[in-house]
Amino acid sequence: MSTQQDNIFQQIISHAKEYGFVFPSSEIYDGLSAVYDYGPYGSELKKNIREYWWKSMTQLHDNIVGIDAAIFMHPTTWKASGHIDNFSDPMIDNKDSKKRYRVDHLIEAKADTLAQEGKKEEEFALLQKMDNLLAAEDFDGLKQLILDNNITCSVSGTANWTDIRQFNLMFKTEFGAVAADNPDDNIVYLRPETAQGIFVNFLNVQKTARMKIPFGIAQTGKAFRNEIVARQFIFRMREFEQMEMQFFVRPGTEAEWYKFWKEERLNWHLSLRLPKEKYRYHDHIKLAHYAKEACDIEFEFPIGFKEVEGIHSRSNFDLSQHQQYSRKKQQYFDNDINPATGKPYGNYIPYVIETSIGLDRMFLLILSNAYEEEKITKEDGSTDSRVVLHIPAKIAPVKLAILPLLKKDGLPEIAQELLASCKPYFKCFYEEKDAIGKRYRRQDAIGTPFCVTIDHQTKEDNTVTIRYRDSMQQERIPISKVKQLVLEAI
RNA sequence: GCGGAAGUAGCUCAUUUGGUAGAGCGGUAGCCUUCCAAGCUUCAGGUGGCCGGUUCGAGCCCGGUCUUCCGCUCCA
Repeated sequence: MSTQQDNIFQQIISHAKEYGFVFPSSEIYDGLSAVYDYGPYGSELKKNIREYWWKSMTQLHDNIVGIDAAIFMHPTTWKASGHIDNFSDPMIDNKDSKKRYRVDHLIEAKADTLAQEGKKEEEFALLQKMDNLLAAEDFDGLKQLILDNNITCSVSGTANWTDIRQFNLMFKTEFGAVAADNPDDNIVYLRPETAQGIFVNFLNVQKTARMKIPFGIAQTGKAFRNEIVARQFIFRMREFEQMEMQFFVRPGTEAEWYKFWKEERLNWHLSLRLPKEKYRYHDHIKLAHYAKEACDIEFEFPIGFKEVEGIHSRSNFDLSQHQQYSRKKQQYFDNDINPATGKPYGNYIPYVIETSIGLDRMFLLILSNAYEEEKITKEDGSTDSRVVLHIPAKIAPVKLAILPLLKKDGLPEIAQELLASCKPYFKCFYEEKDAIGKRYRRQDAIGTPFCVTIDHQTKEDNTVTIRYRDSMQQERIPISKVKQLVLEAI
């Protein structure tokens, strides 16, 4: 990352705070690490992105319905999903190189070395010991295992290790007002992903909405991860919002649906007229425990290419796990005729294709892509600059600014009339203070795509000046056409 | 969490070896103004991140602490 790109990212963060998009959480108490609040314009923009996604999923696809599941879920959910076992990694630091390792990765690397040296038995014994110690959560024993096997840091080459510490990425809290005899009995977790709320409701949704495979369930909502370190502004937060869709398909068709959603989701991004050259796919080679195929949609942020969205082929892992842990059948009866047998496909646990996008990341994507410090050459040849957010009109926080040129001669009254006729349909902003140029710049800074100005000519022929954010061009149109023009753009 | 850097008004920064904090921009209220940050006036806003130490005296020196940024790690 270059210093210049670094600066741009800093400027975007400053701009976001100064113009009421994003504030650090609890800022008067020095903030809370990796937690942020959305301000007046930020909450509008975030809501608009969420609605744009929701509409594209549940309204434009006939076979996708939405749900809104609770953040709290039965603790066994996380046992079944694998989060309790796989979401807490013991870590160890080398004091000399300051490099941090996952303990299992470190020991496995040593085992690989032993295998290459032909010491198969030692390799096996080492892994066996590690598994036992991990299962027992015996961190002292694991550290001793590392020391006994003379495992060193690849950077410093020393065995100067810290103690092993557990980082559980799920937030815990207590459920119910009365303390239980066994404290473990009333522990609940804040969900680390929204997907499980969809899986456990699979049959409820399928039956009540009378869905036939293939179909999808969409959901937006908060998720929580106690990250070891969370930084880079709203890119990695401890509390964040996901927009997820789980698409249930007949086993054997998952590859084609994976391909379909991979393309479909990129097209969604491009439908906001975001630059195609800043997007790329990143196919996963090393897969998560549940995944069959997986890729990320990455976007080139000022801090480099980063993941915005993931598309995963999850097989029937999640539903099978829930069937096993809940002892409730998670099957679907497929009445369609299988041409190979001439009979219905029958009962099966569906396969799942997941699309999962971070709303906060999408917000940051929009902001990074929109932000521009533009140099302007004026008519008299002098130069000027403006900060403008080229936010797509469909999701801009404010759609239209209504500005009387002067705050007298009846101009504000006409402007108020226009405001009253537009504000039931979209978000407007009214201002009569300061010079017109200054008001335009303020609207540029929050990304308002249209400004209209009411002047004396309006009183004569009912026309107004409309000024476009991106081109700064302006033209006269009848005041009666303003609402329609904005509605067509959003 | 570990290592590096930084913290003075909303923002950008001053305060030249320690002597009780200032400017520009922005904001606010008003005057004036017929289209891209114009001008004049008014007002608001800081116990110098916080705590402690040295000193007659600390924004400045020392220690601790908190927060932010960068790297390691993880992921949406």
